[in-house]
Amino acid sequence: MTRQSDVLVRRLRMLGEVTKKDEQALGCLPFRPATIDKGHQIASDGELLNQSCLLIDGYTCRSKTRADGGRQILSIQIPGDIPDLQSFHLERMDDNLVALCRCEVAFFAHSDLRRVLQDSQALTGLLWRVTLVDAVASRVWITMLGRAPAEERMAHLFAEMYVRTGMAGLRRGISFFLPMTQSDLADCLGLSAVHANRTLQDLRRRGLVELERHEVTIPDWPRLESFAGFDPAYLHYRDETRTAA
Amino acid sequence: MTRQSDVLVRRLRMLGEVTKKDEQALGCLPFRPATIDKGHQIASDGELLNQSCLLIDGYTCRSKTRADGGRQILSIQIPGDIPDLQSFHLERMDDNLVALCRCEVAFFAHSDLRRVLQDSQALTGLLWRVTLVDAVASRVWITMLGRAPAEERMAHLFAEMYVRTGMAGLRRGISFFLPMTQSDLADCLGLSAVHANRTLQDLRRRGLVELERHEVTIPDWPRLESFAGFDPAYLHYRDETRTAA
DNA sequence: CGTTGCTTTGAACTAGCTCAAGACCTGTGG
DNA sequence: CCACAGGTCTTGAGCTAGTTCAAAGCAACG
Repeated sequence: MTRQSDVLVRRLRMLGEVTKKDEQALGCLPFRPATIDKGHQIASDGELLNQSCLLIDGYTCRSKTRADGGRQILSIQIPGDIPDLQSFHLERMDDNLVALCRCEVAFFAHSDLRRVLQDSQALTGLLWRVTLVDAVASRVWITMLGRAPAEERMAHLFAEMYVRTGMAGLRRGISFFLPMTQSDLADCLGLSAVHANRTLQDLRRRGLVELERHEVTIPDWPRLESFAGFDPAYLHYRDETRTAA
Repeated sequence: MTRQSDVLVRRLRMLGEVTKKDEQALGCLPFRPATIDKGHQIASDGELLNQSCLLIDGYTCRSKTRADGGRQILSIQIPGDIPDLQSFHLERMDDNLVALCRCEVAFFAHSDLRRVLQDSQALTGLLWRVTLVDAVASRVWITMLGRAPAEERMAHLFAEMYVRTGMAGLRRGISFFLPMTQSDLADCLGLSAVHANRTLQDLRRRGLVELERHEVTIPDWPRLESFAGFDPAYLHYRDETRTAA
């Protein structure tokens, strides 16, 4: 039972059962801890990886930069997530993994994970499931980017982070940490920085979110949820651990 | 060796090795063939599945309908794809699976697949890989929807389908079948039907694509590829089977 | 050979963009 | 403790990519 495996097991338990035996097996997985500075790239587009990292503390995001200089943030990770788990089976990275603030991570070798999974069908299924939930979230984003207006898109992002930080035990009441500039938000939502600013002002005016010094507050969750058309089902948390408000 | 398992094995071989033994195991997987009419839903958002289907002939798409009536197409499947493989681990569907034309599919029970995968780490990894490649493609779409202008988005879609149909042996020279209306294209690209029409005209005028009666022709592949900023790497085909032009 | 769905066109509108400048923080070195 | 620098946020103004609405032309299919 390392501290790292504990973080991982807690995350996995949101998606399914983890037996004592599997927990023990993960406890034997060797982790190499590291601290990553804000803005630093943990892995880059095109790079070949033979390890992945478990995020212990801090936030990361995956982003893609286009030939024309445009940047798109694809997803945001919080402690307990494994940002580059997909590289376990697709060695070549398809995007950049960047630290949004000073992060604590724990690297593990793919070969070591492979050894652990060899003995557990259940654990394999659970990690597979982790990558699938990630994919579902991507598809939800496609729908938002393709069809939702800016206000709804931004509201949806805050709603998702509200629920995820809540499930991970990182939310204090109705507030959570979100280390992103408005420019980052824009890159996430497919907007210009200027319009992200105006959209945020709009949400503030409506009393849906407050945001200062990277601290987001949701004064009226049901209203935000309905404004954003947010349905937590796509996060696929187990029923028992339901997204309690 | 059923006809169905043959289609599947050919697809899997694009992503990795399949041993004789694994091929045999898949040959014993029981398939239930079915024909689906154009426009018919094979599975719907929210539905609980205990089976998935292998697409044998025809095209399908996955789509999501918003509360406001807007529709977003998330991905397009061609023969050899398993459109709802993710339901193997996430029982609840997160979107609709629709036949874009009359389709031939082959259903298989999750319990049967589980039995087959129990005996093969390699096959498990390969199917996992299939779902991961799907996820990567979704992320590429996020980037296109968030940051690329309409012409590039549409060109990219044609480019992707050009390569995929080519790899699957479904392309005749520089032409391939694409059973989508302009309205479907619009729902795929996050555009209005009117603008999809004008964008298509633009691409025609530039001599990048021809399209009539659901038949797409790419007169000058290198030019389309560069116009779309298309890089086939994200499809993760094995090097040996590289996207030969 | 008429009906229905698909494509095309025009015209007016709007969401979101770019450019540009000013205000505001926050951390750093003197 | 102040002054300065660099990033972030905010605002205004003009522009453009893409929208909506509406109507006409086509093509496919029973």
